[in-house]
Amino acid sequence: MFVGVHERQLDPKGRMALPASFRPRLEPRCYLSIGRDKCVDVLTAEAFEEVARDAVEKVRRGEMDRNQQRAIASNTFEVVVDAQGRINIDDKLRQYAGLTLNSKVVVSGSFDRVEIWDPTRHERINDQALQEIAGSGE
Amino acid sequence: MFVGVHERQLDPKGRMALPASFRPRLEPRCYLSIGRDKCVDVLTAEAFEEVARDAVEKVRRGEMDRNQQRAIASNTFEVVVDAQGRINIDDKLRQYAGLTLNSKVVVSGSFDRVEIWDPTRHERINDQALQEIAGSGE
DNA sequence: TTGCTAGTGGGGAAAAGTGGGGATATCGTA
DNA sequence: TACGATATCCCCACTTTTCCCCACTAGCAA
Repeated sequence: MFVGVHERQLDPKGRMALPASFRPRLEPRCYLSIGRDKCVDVLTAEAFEEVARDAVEKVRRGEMDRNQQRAIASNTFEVVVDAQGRINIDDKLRQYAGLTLNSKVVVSGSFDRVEIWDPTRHERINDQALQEIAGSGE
Repeated sequence: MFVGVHERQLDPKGRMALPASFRPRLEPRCYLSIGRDKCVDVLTAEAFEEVARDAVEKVRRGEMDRNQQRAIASNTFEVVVDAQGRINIDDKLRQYAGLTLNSKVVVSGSFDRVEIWDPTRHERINDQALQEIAGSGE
């Protein structure tokens, strides 16, 4: 179960340190992919392999467009966690999610996956959802 | 079943001692999350994992907004109870509930969960509810 | 008074996060 | 093929934060 939010620096080389609490489940390798609403999804190897099998099945049964399968596959990257607990975020994914080198990103648990966000964009969706949840606590 | 209310000091490091009577059910680890009406919820591991599974299911079935799932997950923290029976309250949660370092907080049982409140805010909602329950008994 | 438990405070060791250097591989070009 | 430029990966080192442990105090009970 991935929970909690962490701010991280995207270093000049495109690397980002994973929150220590997430590492055990993402080491030694995990998958980065395009996530909904313009974030980067980080999936465990097991979770992604499940997604992949599922997609192949759906295409075979005609429930998914073949080009969607292609888009998912070609925008997914298998990454290895380095000795410092960091991963490399490919340029394609950085552009998709609007992440810039040498600036802050938000790493957020989302139960079954981890998401990487541009801080501004994350704050926007978080604040709105929080207000809905908080209720009238003035 | 969590009942009763306790006043506690939030120490300079953001730690707070759990009431001894609550500890057995919250050790060795529990989850802190945003509660309704701007308090901090403390849930047992079992209770929270149920909430999480439920949220993932609801999103899958389209019954829950994806951003709400994100907000719950990213504003929840798994915490370990230390040898002194204390937990760390993350800065994000302190801000949400208006708790300040080095000052008093109210820890309140609420049957299925424990809640942590700013004392002023807790007094206000408590007094109001008390009057409603007491009725017009002069 | 003595012993035990609960609550509080703080110091030091260990881990986490970050930056950068250098070896190796890759590619383009002469 | 040889060579230089560029990119990639791996390792080392520094700084900051976290966490673990120890110590002190207050209250209660024997």
